[in-house]
Amino acid sequence: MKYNPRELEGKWQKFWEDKGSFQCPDESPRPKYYCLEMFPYPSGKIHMGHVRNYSIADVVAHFKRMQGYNVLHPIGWDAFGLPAENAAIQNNTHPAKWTYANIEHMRSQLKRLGFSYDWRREVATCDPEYYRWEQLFFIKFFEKGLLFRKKAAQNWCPRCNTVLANEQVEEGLCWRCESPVEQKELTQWFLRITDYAQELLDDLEKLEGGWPERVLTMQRNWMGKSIGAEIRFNIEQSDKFLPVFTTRQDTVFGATFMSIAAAHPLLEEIIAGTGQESAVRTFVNQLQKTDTREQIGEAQEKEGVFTGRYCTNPFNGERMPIWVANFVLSGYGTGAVMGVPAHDQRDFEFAKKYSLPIRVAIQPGNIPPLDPKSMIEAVPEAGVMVNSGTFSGLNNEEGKARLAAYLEEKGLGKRSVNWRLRDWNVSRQRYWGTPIPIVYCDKCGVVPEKEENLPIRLPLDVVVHQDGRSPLPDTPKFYECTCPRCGGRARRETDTFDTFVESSWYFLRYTDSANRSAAFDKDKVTRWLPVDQYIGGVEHAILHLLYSRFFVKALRDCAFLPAVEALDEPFANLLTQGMVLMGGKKMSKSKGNTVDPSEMIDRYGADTVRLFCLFAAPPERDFDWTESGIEGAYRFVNRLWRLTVELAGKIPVLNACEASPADATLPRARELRRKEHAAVKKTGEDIADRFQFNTAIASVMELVNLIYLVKDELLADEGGKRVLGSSIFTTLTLLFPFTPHICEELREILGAPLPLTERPWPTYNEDALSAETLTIVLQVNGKLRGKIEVAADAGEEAVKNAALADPNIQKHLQGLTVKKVLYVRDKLVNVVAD
RNA sequence: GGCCGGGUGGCGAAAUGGUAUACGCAUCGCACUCAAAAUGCGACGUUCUCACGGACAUGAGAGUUCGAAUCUCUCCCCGGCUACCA
Repeated sequence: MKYNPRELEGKWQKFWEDKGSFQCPDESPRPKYYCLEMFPYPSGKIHMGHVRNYSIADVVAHFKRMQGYNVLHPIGWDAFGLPAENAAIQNNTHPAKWTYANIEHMRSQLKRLGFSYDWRREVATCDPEYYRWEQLFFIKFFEKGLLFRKKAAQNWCPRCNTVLANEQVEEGLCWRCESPVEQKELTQWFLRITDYAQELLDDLEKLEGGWPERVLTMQRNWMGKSIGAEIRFNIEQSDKFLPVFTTRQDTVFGATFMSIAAAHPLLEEIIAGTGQESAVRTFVNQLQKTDTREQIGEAQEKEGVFTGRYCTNPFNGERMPIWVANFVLSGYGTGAVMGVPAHDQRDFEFAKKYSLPIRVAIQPGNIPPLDPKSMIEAVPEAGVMVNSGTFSGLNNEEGKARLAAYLEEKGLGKRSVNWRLRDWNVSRQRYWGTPIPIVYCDKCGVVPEKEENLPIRLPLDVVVHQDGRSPLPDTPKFYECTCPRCGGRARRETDTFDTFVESSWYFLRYTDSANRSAAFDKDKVTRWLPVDQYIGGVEHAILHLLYSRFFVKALRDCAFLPAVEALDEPFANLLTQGMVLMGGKKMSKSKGNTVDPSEMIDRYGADTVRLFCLFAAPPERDFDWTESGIEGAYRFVNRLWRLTVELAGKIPVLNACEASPADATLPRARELRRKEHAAVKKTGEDIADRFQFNTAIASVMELVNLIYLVKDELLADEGGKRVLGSSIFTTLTLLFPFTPHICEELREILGAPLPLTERPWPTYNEDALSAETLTIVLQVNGKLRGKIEVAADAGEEAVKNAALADPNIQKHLQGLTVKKVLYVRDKLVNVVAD
């Protein structure tokens, strides 16, 4: 009987599908477990990264099912997005056609891999039955003030005629046509994620332990909370002032100039009438041209130009020249920075370059007194405040608090918290996305659609422009509409949503994906959430995971979700899997170092492909795809096949771990039984506690190796046969989550009627793990000097005496005095001597 | 510059204070074969020794400990993410 993966895998895939083996009921007496992987973008083909991601998740799903959980394991398609439009342009087709064809193909690929999904729950985000609920959320968000319109600078590709998301700008160039990206002011829709900044930050604590530490750190850094103060600097000959955010208000007495961003709103007013107008404008224009490209690599040379105007330091009344500087970001803080050259490196470089004064305001205790004339770099360290009026002599940390209080008392400013996190721009000038359900009426202004008009369908009978422009603004049939409020003629918003919006709630829809009257049933969501295990690439560590966290909080506050603790955070545990590399580099079409999963399945079968992905490395780490590696996995699968087929009919049909101590009379049988139970323990712990699938598989390999070694001897003994039968069945059961098809087939060949899908994870026997003799390691002064076999029940004294009597130990103790004999139970004896 | 991950045989990797190198790959030997492939069995860190046995090995160096790949400190190298954040 030859191993024929193609035939047998198809057979079992059909069997599971017909039986509905992986359909998961909403109601069950069993405890729930929600196992989720990041759903794929239907780009055309499944790649190895997907295979790895989903193989990991499938092991978890199977394992939890075998442990008695009611496991929700769904899949779907993140189906809107720009690549569909690009492909449509290139291949002269329609994004919808392209997308649905890809989904079709990729679905069949996933089915060939035999993943245990509940396919009834499949969702595609480009389906109006999906995005209509998103439109409903947005109407509620709008009413709640969580969604608002604002003019903002955007990444704009002049050649493609569209806004680009930050992640579509590569080194300052458009990812598609490589034109330099410009900044363009556009009126856009924003979600007020900043309202949730503090909660998003605080709730990261709830994820401690369940999420990788580095992802938590990345999110914290991304949100970038800074605590400090806002100080007002009055502008000379003006009733205006420049607010400045700083975390170092303790250095304010060292401020000698003011620098503002080129895009600062008060710039024109500041330069008016100074005679510096043209110099400043020339500088600003230059900056806008070089701007985007210079953001890479080493920090740019500090440059600036004097505006001709001054402001006043409210603490010491000194005049500070106002400069426009290239290192001041308009999007962070207030777009103005007080220049403290003595204590900030950027300000120091700037001051040196333009000969601006340097004044020391903090003197660290452990270095000689600072002298501006001899300083070669800024000194940001803590210390005692100097030259600081009544604050002089204070420790700077205390000074920070005193100054902040003083600011508020005198009305010169306030305590302030600043975030790096921006509100989320969800508008895209693209076609292939969810229409924004907003209408512009000359009479009523900005009006949200009526709920009963949803979904606002994306028209499919349009042609995407060759230059990538959305056809929606040229489609009267779409944008011409009646005002939901007054019934007059109105115009529909033609922008669509960022596709990250769809992926921010798909995991909620899975719990009730067939619901035609609501996005999801509250009870169902409450029952299934949070996701118990989420698995995906670390590239989504910030955006997708942050947006999803925000989304459940926003939905809660709009009463779409109940306000229960279980729903505070959508993903209780997160596993970020590493990449599949080839030749040490990320697989990519342009490098030509890709491996097509379908080809590998044709050649080796799905079980082998899955096994290799799981065996090659622990899941968090990157691994290299190698031909010899997958050959090795294939060899093991074949070895298992031959072994089981050879033993079928010669051994009794037993359940996993069924052989008893009475069966294991031969020493070899006892050894095998011990290995069998040890493998159950190790495999279960490796899967459940550590996601160490590589070592879990290794322990099953050890079991198989031992069965090979002892089978001939055990076949001659009735008890031995039972131990073999038990061990083989344990092997198949343990491997089932990894290589389900071959395990089911071999189970059937052995003659066991109940499918593995209906069998529990085996339970090992603590007694079966212990041997009657133990190997004790002998050391002298911590160095290995021998080993002895002792009875498992030997007492401490007996073991120590045996150790001291060992000839090699005696030899090494010659001329030494024994000081101490250490005994580590069942492990070693260390004789300390000198 | 900042943050994170990593450095162990020829290679992927095990071992998280107690036998370093499990498991797999590659290589070599033996068996089977007319032969090869496949398969099975065995060897496999370096080095000294005929052997028994010893010395040295987890990026480098120090420390803690009876005992360190593992804990602490100093440093080097590789990879990733992020970056003028006031």
